[in-house]
Amino acid sequence: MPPRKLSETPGAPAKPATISEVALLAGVSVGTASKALNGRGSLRAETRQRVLSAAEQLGFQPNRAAVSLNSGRTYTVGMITTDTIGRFSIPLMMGAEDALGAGEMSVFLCDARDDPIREQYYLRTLLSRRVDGIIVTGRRTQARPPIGADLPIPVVYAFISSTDPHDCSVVPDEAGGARKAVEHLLATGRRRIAHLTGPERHHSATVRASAAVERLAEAGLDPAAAPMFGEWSEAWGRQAVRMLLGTGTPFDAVFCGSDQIARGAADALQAAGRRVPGDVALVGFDNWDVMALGCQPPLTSVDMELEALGRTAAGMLLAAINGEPSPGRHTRPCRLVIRDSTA
Amino acid sequence: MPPRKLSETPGAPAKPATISEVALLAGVSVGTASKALNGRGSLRAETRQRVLSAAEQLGFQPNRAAVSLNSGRTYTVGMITTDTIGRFSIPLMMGAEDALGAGEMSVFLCDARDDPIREQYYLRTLLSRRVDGIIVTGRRTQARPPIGADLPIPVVYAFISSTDPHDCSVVPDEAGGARKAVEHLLATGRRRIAHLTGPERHHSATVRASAAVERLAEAGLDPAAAPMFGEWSEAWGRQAVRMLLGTGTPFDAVFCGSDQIARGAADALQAAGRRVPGDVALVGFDNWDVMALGCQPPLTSVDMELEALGRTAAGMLLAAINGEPSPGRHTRPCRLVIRDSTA
DNA sequence: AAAATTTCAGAAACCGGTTGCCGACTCAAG
DNA sequence: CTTGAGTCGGCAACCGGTTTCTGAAATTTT
Repeated sequence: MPPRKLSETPGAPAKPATISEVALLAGVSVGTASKALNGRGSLRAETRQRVLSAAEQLGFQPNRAAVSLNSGRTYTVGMITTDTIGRFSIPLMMGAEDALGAGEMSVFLCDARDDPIREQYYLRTLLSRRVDGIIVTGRRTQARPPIGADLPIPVVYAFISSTDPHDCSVVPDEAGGARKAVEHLLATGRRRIAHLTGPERHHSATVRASAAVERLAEAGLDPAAAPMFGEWSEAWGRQAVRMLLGTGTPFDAVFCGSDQIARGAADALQAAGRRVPGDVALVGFDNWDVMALGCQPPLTSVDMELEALGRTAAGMLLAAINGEPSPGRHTRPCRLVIRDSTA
Repeated sequence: MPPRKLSETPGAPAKPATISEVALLAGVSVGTASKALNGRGSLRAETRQRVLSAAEQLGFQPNRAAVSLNSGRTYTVGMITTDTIGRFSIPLMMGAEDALGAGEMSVFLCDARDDPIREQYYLRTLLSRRVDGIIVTGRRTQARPPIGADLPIPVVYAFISSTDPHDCSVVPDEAGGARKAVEHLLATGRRRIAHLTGPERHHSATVRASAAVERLAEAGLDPAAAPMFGEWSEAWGRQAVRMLLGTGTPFDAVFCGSDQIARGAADALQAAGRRVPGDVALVGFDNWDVMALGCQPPLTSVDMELEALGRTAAGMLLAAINGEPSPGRHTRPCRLVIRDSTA
């Protein structure tokens, strides 16, 4: 059997070394060891080196609890998803985690699952743990009441936003994204454009629909049909296209409020003998790779750049922690990704 | 303007109260306050109550750094995804987070992004933060080298597993899942069953394929064709079905290694005029709602019950933290979800 | 009424680090 | 040889709690 590393008593893993053990090994006092390890104070080079190699030898890692106790900072932030962690939260969280990790911050993950009680529970937990800041995210872009009043630490809302205009929120410019989609369809010669989207009670659905209609009006056009509100599902995309075909309304493009709807639309169009993009051009929203690339043909779609959004939000949180808050609502542009469905 | 809560100086948010402030307000010593708040020691009921209401009044939350400094426990665990957080990690993480949150544990989120250096960086960070345990997850079920040797805290591998058989790993019984899929097809009268799956270098692909072939052999049958390895994509599902049809091999069922492949297969079958499930029954793997439900017809699929897997892993970690480790590899059954594609 | 016992709260050590301050020592200048 | 300046390292307080120990006051026993 090969010799164990790091632990003198096999089977019982080494417990972390403390600074006093390092000091003892180096033959100095605890305070001196601390100075040596942090480059503070004035020490002889030889002494400093002795401490450093003692620390190395013991695999010393300072106990963060002790450090934060006297610095008052924990180098930790909390990330609360108000609703379930899902497709939208992931890129957001990854972006945020990426930006924070680079700043040597650790991230507490809290999944409130649409439950206000869990949300408050997590908030209390995070405050008790003295996190340096909190990022609040959610599945919908709709504004929500602030997570707490007069919190002792900065809070940034990402994707979702706060109803308090003084809170810092970072949101995608959905209206701008919808306008880009319509502009692209216009630029490729389409004139009879329909819009299928999710439930009318969803903020995203109405914002995108209004922006699309508005952009058409600026071009002197009416939509091919009134925006059709339904669900964020393929089934609704299929159904809506069948309804549209049933009315006999002529249309040469469909802008959909989500990639799932667009994919359902593509299937229904092809089943009805309409070719995409020959007869009808198709644009989705979200640029969800699985849907947009799995679709036949691959789907032109609006990307909200959620990972960049998360990174931005994290950056603003870090700035706020360092005393430079960015209050207010910040919008980030969407990007149109062009693929074969409009080529 | 409504009065501010919690902070006497508007604009400058209250900073958290300490136990000495509570003690001062209650007119007792710090030690007594501590006992009152934790139900220790013997105090007069009136004294205890006085402290409790002082704490209430100040919104006191004990500083966790201070608590963990003398308990030696942080009530925190780290969750490292060795590769990018994705579709598989999410339910795992949610299950784990759920089980840990109930035990009042907080979770550090670490996304190593397929980078061994980041992985070791996160490991050091977690050890420095003195987490009570670590959960390691990944996108693939393939075994991987232990994340560290002789760590001072318990580690549980979830979904992914460790090559060291003494490490605690919790994995789905993919072979069993594949057998269930084949059994279901046999039970519904299918005899010429083909198998399409992902890359041969993927552990999951080969395990599922071998199990399927084995189960067929037990029924005295050969597969309709040799298992076809490709990619985990719809495009491959379509292509493979076209290849299968091209050879003229007769088949009345296709078991696919993923829902994406199955969905591509469904599209290609229908495009070729084969009806699902009339002519060909179809079974997927993963039970990914978006794919399985978006497919026409909805897809029968094998569910690895990842959320339950995450919960189990978290439970084992908690047990290990409390001194009752569960070394070794633990498999959890998969569940077959029957829908119209095999009805 | 004195002694023994019990009740209850405070003082102080401790967890593992950081940091300000002070004193010991070295060395060069007077 | 004395003195002043400059190096360098230790002492001790502190961060915010927990816990042990101790002793004063209140109560019971004799």
